[in-house]
Amino acid sequence: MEQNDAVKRLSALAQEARLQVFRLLVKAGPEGLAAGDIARKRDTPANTLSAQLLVLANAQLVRARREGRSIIYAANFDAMGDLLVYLTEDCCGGRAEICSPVVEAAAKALCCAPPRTRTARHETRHRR
Amino acid sequence: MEQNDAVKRLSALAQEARLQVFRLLVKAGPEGLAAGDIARKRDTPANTLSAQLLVLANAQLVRARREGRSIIYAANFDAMGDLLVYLTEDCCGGRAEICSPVVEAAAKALCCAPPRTRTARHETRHRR
DNA sequence: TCTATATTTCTGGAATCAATGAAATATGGA
DNA sequence: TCCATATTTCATTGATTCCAGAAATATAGA
Repeated sequence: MEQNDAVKRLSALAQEARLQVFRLLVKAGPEGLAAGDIARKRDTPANTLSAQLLVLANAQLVRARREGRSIIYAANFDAMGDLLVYLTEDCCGGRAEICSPVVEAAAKALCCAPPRTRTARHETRHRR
Repeated sequence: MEQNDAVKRLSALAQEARLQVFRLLVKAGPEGLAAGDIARKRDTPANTLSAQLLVLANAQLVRARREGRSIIYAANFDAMGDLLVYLTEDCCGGRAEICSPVVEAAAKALCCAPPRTRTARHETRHRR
């Protein structure tokens, strides 16, 4: 991921209204929400919301699809994941032990993950 | 973590120069770097850099300490972790399976323990 | 004390951004 | 076709942000 994209995504999220809209869409899941529903739910004029969604869409944090007269917006979880990777990758450059707060925080965030991935439970053999 | 803090941290990172400074400090680790060293390394006027560091410090993404004539700045990994949690927590609200891209991305970011053991075994889908 | 070094604060101007009224575009149905 | 609904685009306004010159502050050493 390029720095320009990261800045664009961070900028898109770095504003109260847009961050709320994005979180709303994250909660809504892949089915998304119609622009009009978001506008009503947030009590925001349609054109104001449209501009906010445009910023999020340009940053690829949300995707739009038309359904009849409505345009449905949905969070783009892939893009979100890319951003997280970008923000954390340097942290691990060479000295993972330094970043333990970040690692722990992320692990906490991931505690909801159902599946596989052996969670490095203890680090008795991580000489490298 | 409050939304205001999240917006403040996202805003602090949502600018090319500051993001670069922050990443520099992340790489530098807990010992940090003197403001002057950063200014030289980045070829930025001292006052401009000072303003950039102030924004990062107000967002609690970096911390300052004096050492002789120099002021040493270091990344605050705890604050970084809090931000990651904030950005991901809603994603998992109730339906973790939906967020698998985010979860996978974060897991990938966390696999920093072994440097270059092939970890990528998930299909890349192009959409950009 | 005086001087050099390190960094910050003050200031102003250019650039960018956010919100909204008004107008335009797109869709579906009678 | 005409109309209502849904959303975007245009244009304007006010607010915020970014940068850097100049001046101020803090520290160390002679």
